[in-house]
Amino acid sequence: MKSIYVGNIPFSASENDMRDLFGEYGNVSAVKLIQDHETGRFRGFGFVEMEDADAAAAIEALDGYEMSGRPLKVNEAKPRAPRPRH
DNA sequence: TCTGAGCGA
Repeated sequence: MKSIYVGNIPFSASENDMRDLFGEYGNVSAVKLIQDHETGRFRGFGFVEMEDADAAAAIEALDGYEMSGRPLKVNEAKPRAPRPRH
């Protein structure tokens, strides 16, 4: 499994739209659109989890893909920061 | 939410 960073996402897009889009290039395991923890507003980027080969194909195919007039930025994601103690 | 940085609890 590999995590994909997706940036420049139009505010009109939803997790379902992202799953459907990336799903054309492989099996999408999970989709997460990041929102501001204070205001709850969508921050314009998110992450998609796919199989390694599918992720590579999706990155190649969807990087620069124009979604609602905005070119998507798709790259392999860096590992998420560890969950802080609570 | 009505906004534009880009990597998550």
